[in-house]
Amino acid sequence: MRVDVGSSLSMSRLEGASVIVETVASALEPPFQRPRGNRRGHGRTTLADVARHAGVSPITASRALNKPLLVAPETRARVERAVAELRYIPNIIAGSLASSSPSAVAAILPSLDNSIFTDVLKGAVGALERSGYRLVLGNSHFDPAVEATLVETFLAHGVGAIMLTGARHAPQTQSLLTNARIPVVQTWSLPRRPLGACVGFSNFAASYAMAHHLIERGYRDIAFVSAAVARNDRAAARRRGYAKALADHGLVNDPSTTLESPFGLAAGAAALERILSVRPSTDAIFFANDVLASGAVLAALRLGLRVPGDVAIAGFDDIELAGHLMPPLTTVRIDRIGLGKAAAELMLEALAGTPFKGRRVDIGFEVIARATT
Amino acid sequence: MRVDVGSSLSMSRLEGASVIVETVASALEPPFQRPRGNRRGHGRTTLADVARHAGVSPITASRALNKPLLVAPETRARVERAVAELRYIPNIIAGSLASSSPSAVAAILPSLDNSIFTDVLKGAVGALERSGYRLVLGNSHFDPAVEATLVETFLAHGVGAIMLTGARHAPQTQSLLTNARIPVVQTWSLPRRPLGACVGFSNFAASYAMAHHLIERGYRDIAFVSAAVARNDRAAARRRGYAKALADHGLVNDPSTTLESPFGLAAGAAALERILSVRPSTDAIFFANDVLASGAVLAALRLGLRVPGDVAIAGFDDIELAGHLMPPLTTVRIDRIGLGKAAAELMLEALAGTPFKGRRVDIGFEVIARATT
DNA sequence: TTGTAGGCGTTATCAC
DNA sequence: GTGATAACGCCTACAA
Repeated sequence: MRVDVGSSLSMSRLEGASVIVETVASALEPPFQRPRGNRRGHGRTTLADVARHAGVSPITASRALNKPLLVAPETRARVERAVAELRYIPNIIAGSLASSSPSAVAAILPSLDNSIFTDVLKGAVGALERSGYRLVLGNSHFDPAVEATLVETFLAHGVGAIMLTGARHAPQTQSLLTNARIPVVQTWSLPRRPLGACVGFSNFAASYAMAHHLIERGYRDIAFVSAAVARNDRAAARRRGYAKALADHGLVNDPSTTLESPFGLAAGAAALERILSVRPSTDAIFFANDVLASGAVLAALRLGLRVPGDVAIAGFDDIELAGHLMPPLTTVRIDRIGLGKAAAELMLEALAGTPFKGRRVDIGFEVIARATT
Repeated sequence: MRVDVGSSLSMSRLEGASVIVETVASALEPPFQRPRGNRRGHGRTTLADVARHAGVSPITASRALNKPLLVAPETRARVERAVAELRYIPNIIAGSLASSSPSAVAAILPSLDNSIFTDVLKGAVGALERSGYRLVLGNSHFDPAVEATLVETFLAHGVGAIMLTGARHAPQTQSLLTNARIPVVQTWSLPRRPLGACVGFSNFAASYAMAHHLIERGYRDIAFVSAAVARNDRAAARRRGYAKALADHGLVNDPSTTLESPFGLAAGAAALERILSVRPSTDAIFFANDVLASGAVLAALRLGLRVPGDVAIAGFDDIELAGHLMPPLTTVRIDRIGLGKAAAELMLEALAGTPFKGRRVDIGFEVIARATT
């Protein structure tokens, strides 16, 4: 599927850039010295060191840093000076253990190949930036069993909240989370009874709207391509929305042109060719994600097909590329960064004590009619 | 710059998908019960509970889970049964504190907009998947000061190793890391004296090779576009490599066609138009990243420019889109997933005690000559 | 093979 | 406003 025209000239060897592993031998660390004669520990400066240096008790040093208002300004200044002089870095892990309050939250994404998920990640990372909570990342590879394992691992690591993708999860995942009693945010859809809260939109309605748009434009022989629905409840809902729109307008929904496809531009191209060979009368193809749709638009260009003259193409997500294709791609816009941001904010609010359970945030969607339909 | 042809029809209101926040009131958790009459804690099952349940001492339970070989099979079985019955999830944070051994590593990326960095992330996450270490993520937004803050935060959170992008860092970052004595891996370039180890390639040589390729193909009036070099040592090295190649072949390097550009397809399109208006005789443009180059190729299509007839275009990175453009983009291939994987593996090796400091892993590069040049 | 004692670095509790 | 004491949950060291 990949079109690599021309020769592929390796410069690695020419330019001395072949794989080299060299070790600068003498650069080993200086011998490790433990400040005190104790048995264990990093040898790292501790709060006790700071307290000693400042002539106060450890708890006062702790308060000076975490609850400055409870400490006399002079004392506080002494502690702050000691912190600076000793280059003290607090051990948040220890603090977290002592106060039994978490210091990180987790996000589990189904993939890092698709920019729609890294956009969500970006939104979440941004929202957490000044919160004091770190983000721990997991990739479930669209596998519920892997997701369950990740959830268990993250619980063991003491995360205070977890963000999941989609509404369908392994039973084990659900019982782990119920048992752990931590805030859970499901994203990308709006289950009626979320595990905790959820932020997303109606994949069914969005897909229905796009199918409706195609029908309105006069297309009657429509095909549908999505990811495998068995492992992806969003794709499943989009397929249902598409089917409902066709049924509502009395159009046939030919199973031979309702495809499941792997991910990628090449896969979109392949799906286009497959559909046009299986059913040449197809006048429009609705792809449930923009990467597939973009692959099809780019393939049409290579094949000399006119879009939408020979076949109309619609996508879903509104990735950056969509608006830059020729012709620009009709698609459904989803505010993915906003989704990630909202999900992270829900986690933060829950950690701050705001009532959380059952909240359902609908971020909506928007049909963007460009030139491929 | 964005080309949105056609109307933009919001379905949110039509389909009842407008923003809704509803709270399912009754779904609050059952009252929180603390197993024992103690003062603090989550109320979560602890190793002590498991030990009691199994009729052994806590340390035996600990060993049964972490060093099974040191425990009699029968005892181990009793502990395992207790773990299952109580749905015990270990507190790795506490274990980490007690053994003063880390349980997470950090990756700091300069951006989550560019897939080249999420590819690296994917490689790293993959390599860490079965390692027992979690990945904590930070986004520095190409800002050395933010990077320094993130490093400090991550050190406070007790990560065992840190992966950075590039070779240039704030002095504070360097002193923090030197002081912390934890493994650091720099990525995307090969500094002569890395902070710890590094995995990357010669940006200078790769860029030189691409410029050489353009010159070899007969182009003489070449322009160069990259990200702002002040905050990006890779872009700076690529610009130097380009300039050296031109100098070596006696070509003029016109400062008016050596541009710095923001990121994105739209920015690439703008750079193309800018260069052709500033210097219409330009016969080739070398973009230091594929997103800019792709934006230019797509813009050329819209503008009716022939590539490479009117202007040749070269990129850098070999993103997925590059090979699917029409014409397919000439670029420099970098194994980004391999880079992330190698970086993560270096961290793991260092954490396992393998000599680490000074190791420099060159992943090489490859000029992919496709049809835009 | 199993157990006892004590500590990892911090903070909650309660007293002064 | 400050401090002594104990606890967070687990593991290392040493002993039996």
